[in-house]
Amino acid sequence: MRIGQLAEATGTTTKTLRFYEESGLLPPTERLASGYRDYAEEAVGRVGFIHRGQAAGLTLAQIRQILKIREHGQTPCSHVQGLLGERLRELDAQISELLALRETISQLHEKASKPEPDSCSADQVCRYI
Amino acid sequence: MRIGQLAEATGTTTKTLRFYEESGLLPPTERLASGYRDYAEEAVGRVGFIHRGQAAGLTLAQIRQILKIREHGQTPCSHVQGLLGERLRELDAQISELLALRETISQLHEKASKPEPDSCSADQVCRYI
DNA sequence: ATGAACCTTCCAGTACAGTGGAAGGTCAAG
DNA sequence: CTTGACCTTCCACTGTACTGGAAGGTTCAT
Repeated sequence: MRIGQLAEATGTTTKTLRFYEESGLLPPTERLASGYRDYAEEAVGRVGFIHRGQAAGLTLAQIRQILKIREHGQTPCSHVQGLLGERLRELDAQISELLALRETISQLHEKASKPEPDSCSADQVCRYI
Repeated sequence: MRIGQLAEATGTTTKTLRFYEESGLLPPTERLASGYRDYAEEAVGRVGFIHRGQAAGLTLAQIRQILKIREHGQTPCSHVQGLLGERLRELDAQISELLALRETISQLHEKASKPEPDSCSADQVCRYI
């Protein structure tokens, strides 16, 4: 399987796959006599794992860690659980921040819906912000 | 007022203020004979506006737009209202995405709390992701 | 006069996850 | 034999909001 086919099979681009290899997410493959990369079927699963990890909000660095542990013959279960727990806490923090921000902006937006341009004093840029 | 004093008055750094000037957020000031920047009191308000805009989740590019409109002698009210409305929609979208992600991760995390390493088949990297 | 604290410019780098493009090699069809 | 689609490497750049550091000039107190 050449890189273009793997890209198509996994819904990504050849550029990205080479970038993943360079980043240590995909192991360097065999090469054909021509120098072309020649991927085994497994590569599809591996790229799929990377995408699922991203969909779970993990960074490529975290995904790389999991992959490394797995390559060392260990099962990365507890590590993955740790990462997921961490991600969960981050998400909760991020969500509350965004909810608070939403509140603030919603109020500003409401205020701005009753424009009184004359009350914009010259020394402020905008009375709504 | 020199740049260090403005930085202290606004709770930022001289580096950041020079960066703001270069980015078109702060107008180039008068210079003293020494070449030092010499800020008027207004600059404090201007930097404050930039910070409030950021706190409202606007990007520097959006803040720059508002500032430009104001500099052209117009009151940026309706523009600001538009930006805030846009920001509100983005926030809502972002929040629902994060809530959905939180759901997914929470389930994965739960699953991973009952580890069954043996059921990790060799062809997957991790049964939880 | 000398040292500290301040200022100047310019260049480069940070994190993140790629993307763009140039210059060239390979392969199959027509 | 050539055309087009594919592949290779390498280098540089994207966007966001700064941050770090070098090399040098200024101001003020001692």
